[in-house]
Amino acid sequence: MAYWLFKSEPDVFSFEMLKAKGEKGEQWDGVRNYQARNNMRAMKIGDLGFFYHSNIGLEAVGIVEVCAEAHPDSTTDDPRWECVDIRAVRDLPRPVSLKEVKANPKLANMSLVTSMRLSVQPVTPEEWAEVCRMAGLDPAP
DNA sequence: GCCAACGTTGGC
DNA sequence: GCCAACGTTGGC
Repeated sequence: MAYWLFKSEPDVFSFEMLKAKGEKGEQWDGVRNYQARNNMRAMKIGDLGFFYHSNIGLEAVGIVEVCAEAHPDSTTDDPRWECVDIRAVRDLPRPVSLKEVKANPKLANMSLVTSMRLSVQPVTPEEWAEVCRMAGLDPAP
């Protein structure tokens, strides 16, 4: 079981919109970055991730689950790009802001801090537990 | 809206 | 294979 973080601008695709898709979820398409794609290729069904709102909000707002492994991205004919499907699992009881993450020494090496522009990021089990704790989820799922 | 960071592209 | 130019992202 691995942990991840998905970034999205909420006025383009928000956690609310993902929740509206229900159990089936939605393909995480549109990624045009090799590192982000490689992260998605490494995902397994049942892996969990945070849903982070960039630009507006600047906070992790929910937890998602991978419900389909990497497959061709239907929004392009370019065979290089693949994506997974994710579905909403639950809201965080308390959103965790970028500011809080940056202020927490335990999270200093988190990709959200060190690789700000990467849109699909790995999260270590330690970071996962810490962010869950900050979100009011204890124990971490 | 600005600008820094950074990935990608293309000429050589 | 290098590197300058360019485009995009995302915090502020």
